[in-house]
Amino acid sequence: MNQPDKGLYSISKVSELTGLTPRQIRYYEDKGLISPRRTEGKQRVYGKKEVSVLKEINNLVKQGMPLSSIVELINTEETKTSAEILKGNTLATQITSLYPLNNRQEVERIVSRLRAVKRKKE
DNA sequence: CTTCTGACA
DNA sequence: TGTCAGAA
Repeated sequence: MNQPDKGLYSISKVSELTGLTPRQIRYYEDKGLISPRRTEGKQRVYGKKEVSVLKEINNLVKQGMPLSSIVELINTEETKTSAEILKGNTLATQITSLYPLNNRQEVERIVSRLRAVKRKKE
């Protein structure tokens, strides 16, 4: 069981906080969606940012977006430069290509938040 | 006891 | 994704 360090959580804690299983959390990490710090014992240590990102990812998954698409969106967000933006690769465009109809707006909103948290991170 | 990595009945 | 094994 872990304790007091505010803002820091063990994988089990993050699991109950996000509703995701430890298995999913580690898997998403492999996909590059999050990068938690480690203790010297290789134990994963999650911060507020990681928890926020995982929650947003969970929202996307709940809406039926395939994890592969989420990964593409996130990785694109991180790598996107002014050059790409000039090419017209807006968030809406990216989402539309991956997620055509219905919840596009909702998805766009969530991904925006995801981007915000991600940037603040680093 | 909890978490980690790797693997697959 | 779940789950089990073996180690830390």
